[in-house]
Amino acid sequence: MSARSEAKPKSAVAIKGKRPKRNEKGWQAEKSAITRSAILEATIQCLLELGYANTTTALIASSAGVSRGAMMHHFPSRMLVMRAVVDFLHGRRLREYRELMADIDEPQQPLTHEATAKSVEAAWRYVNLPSFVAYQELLAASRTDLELQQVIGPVEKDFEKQFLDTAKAVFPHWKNIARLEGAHDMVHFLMKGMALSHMDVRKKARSKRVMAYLTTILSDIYKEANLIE
Amino acid sequence: MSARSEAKPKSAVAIKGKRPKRNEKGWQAEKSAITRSAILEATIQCLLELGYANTTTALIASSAGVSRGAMMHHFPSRMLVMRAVVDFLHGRRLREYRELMADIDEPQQPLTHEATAKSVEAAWRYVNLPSFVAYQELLAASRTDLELQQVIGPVEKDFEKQFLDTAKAVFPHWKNIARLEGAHDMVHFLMKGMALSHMDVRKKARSKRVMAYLTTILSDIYKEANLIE
DNA sequence: TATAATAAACAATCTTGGCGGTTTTATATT
DNA sequence: AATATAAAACCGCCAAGATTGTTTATTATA
Repeated sequence: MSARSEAKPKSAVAIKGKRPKRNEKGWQAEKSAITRSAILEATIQCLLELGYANTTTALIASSAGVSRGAMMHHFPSRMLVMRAVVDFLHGRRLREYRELMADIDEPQQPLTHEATAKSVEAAWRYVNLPSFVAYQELLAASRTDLELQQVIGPVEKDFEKQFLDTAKAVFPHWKNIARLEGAHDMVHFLMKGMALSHMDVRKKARSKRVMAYLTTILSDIYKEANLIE
Repeated sequence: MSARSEAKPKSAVAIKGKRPKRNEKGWQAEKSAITRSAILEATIQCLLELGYANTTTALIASSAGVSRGAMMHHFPSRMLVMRAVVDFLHGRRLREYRELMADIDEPQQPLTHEATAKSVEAAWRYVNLPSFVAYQELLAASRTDLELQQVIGPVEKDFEKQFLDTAKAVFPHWKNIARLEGAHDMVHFLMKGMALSHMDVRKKARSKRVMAYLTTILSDIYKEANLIE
């Protein structure tokens, strides 16, 4: 691809989705929001397919079906796009996690082994979502990118808090908060490590086995916590 | 830094280490090996401090105290450096892991809770080694870099095998191989996930707690495996 | 002298951010 | 309602800087 000739927009409408009717009062604002959203979604797609380093402004614009000029209008610099994507993913990840956990939300009933197993499966699905992978790409890049670190740091902190709060809400049975936190750490460290180990052999069997072990220990921790009280 | 003016070597001798005496038989070959080694070490350093994307050939050469010309003589392309680093780290990581596990190598004695705990601590130290972090940088980049993927894929496969074999050698008590593999997966997925979660709050306490839980479940798996036989 | 190692300059490509100008939408005025 | 004006959104190009790999020249070694 030549450096001079700007990338041609390919799929503006397809990505932007339904357009609002013209000649309406707030069309401009809505159109602007649509473009903005298209850019964010395109950025996420690029992060997934190309990684942080290869996600250039030109590729984002092309993928979003927007000219580079338009893109620079909405986000004057590359880092500002990433900043917006971080916030965008922050919300989406929390929402998706809560949706996954909602299936097993039965705080009234006594805690069952089944419910615990379901929460583990939900966590596994969670780390395999595009939003998780894209965010992970940003997080990995932030290790050696001070600017990105400053952007993602506070977000990450807030996420962890809300992440844990969600678990607390789903499992109010766990009275011992310290042990719940420990169990929570176990789950998400394990799932994260498993997601980031691109297992090429017997992925399914291994992940199932690990999840079974994890479910067992969670039950044990819970039982032990209740005996103490 | 200008694009034209090549980066000036800064610390050749310091990084290269002791130079062999002149007028010796194989000085040239040795010198070449030293330069090569300096480049690999410098690359690892760059991966640690700057990440894969920002590890440019100019920075590697500068950090190694070598001119870019010299570097391109040894490694005609950037990817060839990375290729060499992958192999280099492959060996180093295995060696370091074995050293860490050597402290608890007591295959003659019956398996103790203490030995299990030590192996978990060794795994935790392992994922905090520079060699692990640098390798992880390459592995992460390989997700969206086909060429790197082809390089690192077979190496990764071989590493996992030898990694597991090492665990088997240290714990011959585990007769049930399937369960040992499961336990092994638990350990290294958990440690990996923990290492890649840049915990900013109560890192030490949380990691200790997780390691304690892990040790417990490992003992349980072991016990259960022995009951079955 | 022939070969290997190092150094320096160079060309080609990419990426970024900015700029001038155009079209579209919103608002004010009559 | 019609028109004028302001504001926002958008487009395409450019210049500066950076990175890579090549080539040419120099130095050291066998």
